[in-house]
Amino acid sequence: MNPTDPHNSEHRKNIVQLLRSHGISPTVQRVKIASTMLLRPQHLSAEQVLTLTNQTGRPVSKATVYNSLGLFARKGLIRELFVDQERAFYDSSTHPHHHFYNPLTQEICDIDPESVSVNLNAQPPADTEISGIEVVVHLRPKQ
Amino acid sequence: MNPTDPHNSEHRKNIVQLLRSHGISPTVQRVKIASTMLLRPQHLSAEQVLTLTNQTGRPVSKATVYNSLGLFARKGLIRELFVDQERAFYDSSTHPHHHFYNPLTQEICDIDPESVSVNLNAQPPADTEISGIEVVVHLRPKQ
DNA sequence: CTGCTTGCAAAGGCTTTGCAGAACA
DNA sequence: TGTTCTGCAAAGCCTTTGCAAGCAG
Repeated sequence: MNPTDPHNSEHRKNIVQLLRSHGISPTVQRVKIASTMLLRPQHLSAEQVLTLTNQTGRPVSKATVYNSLGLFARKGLIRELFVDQERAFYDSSTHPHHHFYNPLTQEICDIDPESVSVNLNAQPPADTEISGIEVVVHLRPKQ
Repeated sequence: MNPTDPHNSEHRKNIVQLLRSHGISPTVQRVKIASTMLLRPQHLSAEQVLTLTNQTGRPVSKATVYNSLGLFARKGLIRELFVDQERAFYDSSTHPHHHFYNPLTQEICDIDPESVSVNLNAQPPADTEISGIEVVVHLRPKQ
């Protein structure tokens, strides 16, 4: 059995557990969407998730994909990325890490965590605390 | 004469020069929009720029505000910020600096440049070079 | 004159919502 | 049986564009 096959039952069982552990009830559609998202480390737009998810089996509606991705992000299962104005991207890795972004190709890729460090000594404004740090390194074609 | 009055002629002359030096022909509307934007260090949405610009004198259309802000950003006169999916923000300071962002209040504020440092040793992907680094520190209400 | 700019309205693209039916507990 | 979830279509919002009229050089 191919362990990366999103349709094998072991993978499916892990996804169900993962959803439950994040307080998300594992409906058929949510499991399918989460399987697509979490198959490998990747950065996908909602539209891409929709397309990939619907390559097999019973299709999931666009509204459900958008709503589920929003839910997953709120529950901390995936991370929502704000790299440009065009569309949201969703990152299957939630551990702290940063990104290169090429606006021309709309490609996002992780920066090796070893090679970037952010040092912050500033106090957050009154009555607020830091919920996350996002570093986006914008790229352009050389020359 | 109040030197911060956006309608005094000295300020206006500086704006015209500034636009010219960025390769932007200084039409009446663009000077008005740039005056609003550059009056002080600030972070404004297009809608806010529209409202502020049209508080005095002959109104500028929404399309012209959007197009001009896009032009200014492309020419390096202001900086476009990608902090959330809702809308773009424009920053009147173009020198490298980073931001706190409170998604609940939609407030952006600068982080004291002294108190944040980013160390990047990663090589950008092939045939690309770094065009800018954006650090956004997301905030949430304390507790 | 000739090309750039404006401004209105309309279109466009991404995302959310209303609501009826289906699934679930 | 009551609550939650889905999915279609429609609406909503920010932003861009088409095009005719205006302005600048």
